Amino acid sequence: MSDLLERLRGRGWRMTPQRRVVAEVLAGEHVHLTADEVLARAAARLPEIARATVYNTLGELVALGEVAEVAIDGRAKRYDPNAHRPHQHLVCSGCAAVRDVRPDGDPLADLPAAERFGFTVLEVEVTYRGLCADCA
Amino acid sequence: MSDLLERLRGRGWRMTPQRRVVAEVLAGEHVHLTADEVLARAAARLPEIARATVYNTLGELVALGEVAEVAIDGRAKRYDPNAHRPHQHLVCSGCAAVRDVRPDGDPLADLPAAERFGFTVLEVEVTYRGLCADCA
DNA sequence: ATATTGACTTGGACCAAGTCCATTGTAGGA
DNA sequence: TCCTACAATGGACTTGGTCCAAGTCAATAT
Repeated sequence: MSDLLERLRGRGWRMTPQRRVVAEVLAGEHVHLTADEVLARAAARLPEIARATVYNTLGELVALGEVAEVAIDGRAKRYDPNAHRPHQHLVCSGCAAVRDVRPDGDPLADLPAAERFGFTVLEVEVTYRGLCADCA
Repeated sequence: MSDLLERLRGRGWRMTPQRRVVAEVLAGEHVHLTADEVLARAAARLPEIARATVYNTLGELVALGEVAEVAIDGRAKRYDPNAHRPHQHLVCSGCAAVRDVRPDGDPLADLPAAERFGFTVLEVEVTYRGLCADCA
């Protein structure tokens, strides 16, 4: 779980208690916390951490490519530490649970030239929606 | 363009000047306005229209299935009158232009059973990102 | 070990998007 | 034309997020 910490240190990222707890909170698979959830969990370990620090740190982790920002609903953005592997998301419309998934094939290839309107298409973001086993 | 109005009338939707201008503003292809943009354009025709009315009306159009709500970025939701035909979106990272596109195949079919985690998958939302001809 | 300093953190004000609600207005049927 | 249920209003409120001036501290150089 602390390979994220390792990588950050290796990249010369200045380590502070605040940054460390934010990175620790984000460790793991299928983690998709909102900024406020990150703040709440970080504050449980380090009560004086400021909200702005959480936003700053998340923003840097995103800029470094270590964490992905995902806009699953129109509400708060979520932060996904599983950024090193390309993947998509499966979301439960009932309870908002999120799973990382890897569809077959390359979704980018499914967009024919005639539908590209002269764009240079660089990436694709797929969100599957449905009901999880508990909500069905 | 006013087939939207027709359909709404046909479904017994109570027509008012406010609802009519909102529906008119949304008419057309490749239209993806934010609520505030809808408000601004509606207000150009009907200056006393209230913000809450625009939100209410958009919410009803979405509930009726006549307009789709799309969360293209983490910012304001956009409203897409092209809801009768399933389609996906192609977004320019430079200027935020949005085009409706129809990829080959069914993206839903690309998610193997092993990656469904017991979910009943009902729909899929795909956002292609890149640079348009002008921004490239 | 200590001084230095530029980067990091803080907290509070501010902003944008959206919701809520009590009041007022009106579309459309009798 | 009158009623009344439904719609619109506007202003307060909430949520999610950004900004900034001031204070603090991690890392480096001495």
